[in-house]
Amino acid sequence: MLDIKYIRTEPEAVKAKLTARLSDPAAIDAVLEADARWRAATAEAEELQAELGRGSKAIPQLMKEGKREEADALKAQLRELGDRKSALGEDAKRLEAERDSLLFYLPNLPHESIPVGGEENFLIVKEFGAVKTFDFEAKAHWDLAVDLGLIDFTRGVKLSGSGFVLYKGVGAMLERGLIQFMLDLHREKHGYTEWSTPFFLSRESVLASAHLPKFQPEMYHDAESDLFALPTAEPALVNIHRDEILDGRDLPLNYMAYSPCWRREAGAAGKDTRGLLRVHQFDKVEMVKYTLPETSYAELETLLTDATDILEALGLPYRVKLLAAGDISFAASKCYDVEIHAPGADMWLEVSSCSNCEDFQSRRGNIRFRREPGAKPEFPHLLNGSGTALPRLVAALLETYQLADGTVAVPEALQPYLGGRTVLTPEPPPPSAQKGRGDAVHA
RNA sequence: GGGAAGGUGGCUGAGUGGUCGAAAGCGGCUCACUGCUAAUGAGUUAUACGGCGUAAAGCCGUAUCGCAGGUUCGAAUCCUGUCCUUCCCGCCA
Repeated sequence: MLDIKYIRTEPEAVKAKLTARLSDPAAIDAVLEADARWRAATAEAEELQAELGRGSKAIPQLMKEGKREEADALKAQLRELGDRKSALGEDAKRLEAERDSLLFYLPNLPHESIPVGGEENFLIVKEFGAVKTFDFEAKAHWDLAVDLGLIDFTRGVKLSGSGFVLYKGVGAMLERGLIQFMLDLHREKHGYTEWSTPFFLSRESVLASAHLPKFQPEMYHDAESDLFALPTAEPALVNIHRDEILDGRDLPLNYMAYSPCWRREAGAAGKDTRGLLRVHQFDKVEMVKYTLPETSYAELETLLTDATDILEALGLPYRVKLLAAGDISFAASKCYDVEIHAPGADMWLEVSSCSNCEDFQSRRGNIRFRREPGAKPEFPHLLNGSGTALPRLVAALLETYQLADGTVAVPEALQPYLGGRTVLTPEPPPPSAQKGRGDAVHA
């Protein structure tokens, strides 16, 4: 949520920044209009309330002096005043709600260091490693994973429909091992505190993290309990300190959590959705930082290297994109995407997105800090980054480390997490489906 | 799921219709005192929004006793709904 005071004092600057991220600046005029009317109504209602309060206090005095009639007259007068105040108060409340709902749909303002305009204006700010080439015909991960018996795509679809993946045997172990590997690295090398959070969040929580209202269609939602399945662990980590005032001397807070992530990916089908490229449920390790406002951009750089350290430890080539203003997520001011190369499918795959949301989420979630006891509360800056998402990592890993004989080498850093395996060889197939057997039974 | 009790300031906890933003204690902060630590005394101690004003401060108003409504001239206090917590019973990994 943007600061209404800033919008009031610098409306043109706000409009310019919204324009830079391809958002309609006309919304600002609507907000200001509702705000001005809200302020007028509120001021008047509060004045009446003050008058009412003074009148009310006079009544017990009159009663004490035995001036019953005067008291009754005053009551009647106050009742009328009260009615007027109520009407004004209703207006004010309605106008405030109107202003706030407009405000809730306004995205964060882009930082001055990022390119303006649409998606195509991104900048590649870093490249690591050389794209892998082979002297044999490399396979894509959707073939490798099936040939090695790591993933059963067909049965995954049977269980839950397209976009749901069933891992088997060493495939499942690889998934779990990677999670463990990443958590260990972030804890030991980068000093993150691990949380294990609920996988379903209340409406209030997803509003604070700014996933609602804009991304409602993307989230899985249980209507019966009004709970939202995590689209990422970010909203869980961001809500830990909702409605709290932190001690500024504890900042920055570096938090991480593993969680499954559920996304509808509405309408997704066809291109770029094969294999593990885009699925409805995937695993991810997420990092969130709560920082002082003045250090948040330095912390963003750290967050980025915390994410890419995973890729370097696994020996995977990657590139870092600085996203253009029109392409950053709703809550972000600046965002880096990290992409790894999948040499079998020959594609760049996004595995991490590291964003500085500044005070956008802390304002919404009323998360504050004091620099020292007694100091005025301020909003910390909140940053989030994937560290990293699993399926595309698995895809790139299999494709990158595949060997001519169809097996896949295991990078050294990962070997302890795979029971010491140095190479992935074909798993024994699952019990084969007996064609027609089901029909016979049911006949 | 059934029953009971309860949600008050950073914490504990009093307050059952009027001057209560709220007693008291603890903690925090400031000052004084003691050669340090400790102890003692005095003072102070929320947040948000709006208005005036400013370099900053400050002053005024309003709101906030889980949340949302209602009754009343007036609500922490009464009524309704709701959420949460604790205990007992049931169920359950």
